[in-house]
Amino acid sequence: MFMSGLRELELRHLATLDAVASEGTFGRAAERLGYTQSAVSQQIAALERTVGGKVFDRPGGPRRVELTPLGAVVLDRGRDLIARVDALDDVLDRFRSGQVGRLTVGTFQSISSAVLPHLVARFRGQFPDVDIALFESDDDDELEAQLERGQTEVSFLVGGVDVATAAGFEARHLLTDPFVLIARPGQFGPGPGPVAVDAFADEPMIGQHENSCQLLNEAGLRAAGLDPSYVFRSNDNGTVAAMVRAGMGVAVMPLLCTEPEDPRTSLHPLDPPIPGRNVSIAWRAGRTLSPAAEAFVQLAIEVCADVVGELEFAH
Amino acid sequence: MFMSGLRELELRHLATLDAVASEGTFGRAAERLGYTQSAVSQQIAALERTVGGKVFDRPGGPRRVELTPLGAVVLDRGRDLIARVDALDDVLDRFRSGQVGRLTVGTFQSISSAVLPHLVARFRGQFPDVDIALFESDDDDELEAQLERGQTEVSFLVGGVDVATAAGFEARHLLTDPFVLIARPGQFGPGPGPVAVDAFADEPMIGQHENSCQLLNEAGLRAAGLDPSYVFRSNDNGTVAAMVRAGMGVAVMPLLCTEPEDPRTSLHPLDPPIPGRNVSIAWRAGRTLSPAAEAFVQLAIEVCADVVGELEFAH
DNA sequence: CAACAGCGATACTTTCTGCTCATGACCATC
DNA sequence: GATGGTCATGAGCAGAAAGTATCGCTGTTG
Repeated sequence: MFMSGLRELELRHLATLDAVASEGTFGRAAERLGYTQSAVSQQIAALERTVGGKVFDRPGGPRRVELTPLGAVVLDRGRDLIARVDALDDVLDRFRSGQVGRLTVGTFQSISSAVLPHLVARFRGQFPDVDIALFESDDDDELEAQLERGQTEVSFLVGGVDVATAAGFEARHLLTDPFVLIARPGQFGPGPGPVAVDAFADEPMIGQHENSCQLLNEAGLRAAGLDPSYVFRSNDNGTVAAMVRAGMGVAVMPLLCTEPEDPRTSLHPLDPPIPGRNVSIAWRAGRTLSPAAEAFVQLAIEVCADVVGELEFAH
Repeated sequence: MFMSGLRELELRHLATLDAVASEGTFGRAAERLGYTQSAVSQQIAALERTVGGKVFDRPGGPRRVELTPLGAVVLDRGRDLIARVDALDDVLDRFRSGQVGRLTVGTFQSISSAVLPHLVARFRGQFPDVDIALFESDDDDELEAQLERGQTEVSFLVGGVDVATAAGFEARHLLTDPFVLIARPGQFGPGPGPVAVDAFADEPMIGQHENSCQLLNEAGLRAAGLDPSYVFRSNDNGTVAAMVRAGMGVAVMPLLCTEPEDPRTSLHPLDPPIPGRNVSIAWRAGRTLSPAAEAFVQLAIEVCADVVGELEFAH
């Protein structure tokens, strides 16, 4: 960025130019601006040095000063400049209060369907002028990469605060999502009661491809004494459920990945329970967030607490 | 004009912000701008005070600094501001050299038809981007009023430099326009030779309404021993000529008000000649003219000298 | 693990800018 | 010719801005 000979131009001088032009007198302009006449005189002189010519004709005596043609040009453009600075000030005010801005959020399928609708609705209610741009991926690494590159400002991530921290992020815990068994209705008794791991030890299983969640899932099952054998894998939650409905087998999935209202499947807590997956919201460590993002994080924590409450109530 | 809390915003700081953002380092930005690292550090700190928040995240160690969301907003708008300042600098450069601007000129009929075509053509050749706005009136008082009010920057006026000066203007003499007799061809001999005042002492005369030019005209005729009696008056030069052609009488008019090429009338110098009318170009005393106006005045002087030469040659 | 190198922050110093105050010069008006 | 209102200007002072030197932090390297 080259700044030309007007490098030394000062906005204050333009404001003074305007005041003098409309008041007609250095003294009255000074009064209006809270300066002394001498200060105005010096400011105009400085302005005239930077623009390279007189901006006022001073007729002498008690007559009003008047803009020279050069002064008229400078004033015309100067007013525009000052208006833009004022506009910037407006924008900054609204930005600082989070009223305006652009917020990019990384997310993944289960959060998108189970949390974001409530969260975005509440957020837009409070900050209607903030643009929200979502980036959705079921690949954790990709979410982290986008976050790392600054493509997303905050991102939902699978994993606890500790793993996010280890990856160079700062994070807040949102919820722990328990693994549940998805079966056909009646397959394990009439109600949604707990099912022991042994009870489906011989069932063929549906699962996800090997992502962090699935690994946690399988590790939990093994620790509970099960050696699952998978007949089908998909990262699409709807596909997994469809496979179960079709009788291909049963699935163990995070609760948020399921559709509890669907009568064609039956959900059961595991007995004993295996460690659930953690979901957190993260951003690059040490980076200041926009006020909108700060508010979003706070709201995410609240909304997730609500979601957890509802899910527990449902069981 | 209210200047908001960003009153203290300095363009220099915005340039520094940009340099740091693109260099990634305070030190390299300083090098590029010709400052020390300390100065850049202080400038950014000052900018952060005026915008009310950090514009860079400083990760510490040898890592690059990076814009905060606030900083990104400020930089975005700041670049626009600086671009506009640069544009202003451009405009001022061209304005100072007269290449751009708006020029308002007061004129009257005979100048408009006899001088302006050449003058404007030459002027536009040299300054194609200057807008010329003409204000034409045959009323001297109105021309002076427009000039006085600043509606016109320069104006052609009937009268010598002395009378313009007395009216509070500064002026340059352009030409002295001789009075000539307009008659029908052959009415006063076969050629365009001089005609004595006595020769048309009894002719009914066509003249203008009582403006400064007409008064000078009649005073000259009386001093030469003629007591003219007017049968028709019009300020429109074409109308006067038409009346002569129609045989209503003869007219004594400034040469520039005539159409020497028209074969339906015959022009004759007066013998003895009476004092011609002076034409000058004037502007408000003590007012600085735009460079374009300065050039216009200079060009007017030259073009008028040419016009006088041609007219003398025609006789 | 320790030394090193790159980076920003800051205390201190110096220079310069920008303001106020006081005064001078100018001009229209009475 | 005196007067009142105007802008310019010099002196003095307070504060801002830039330079110098140094500190502390962090990632890198051997």
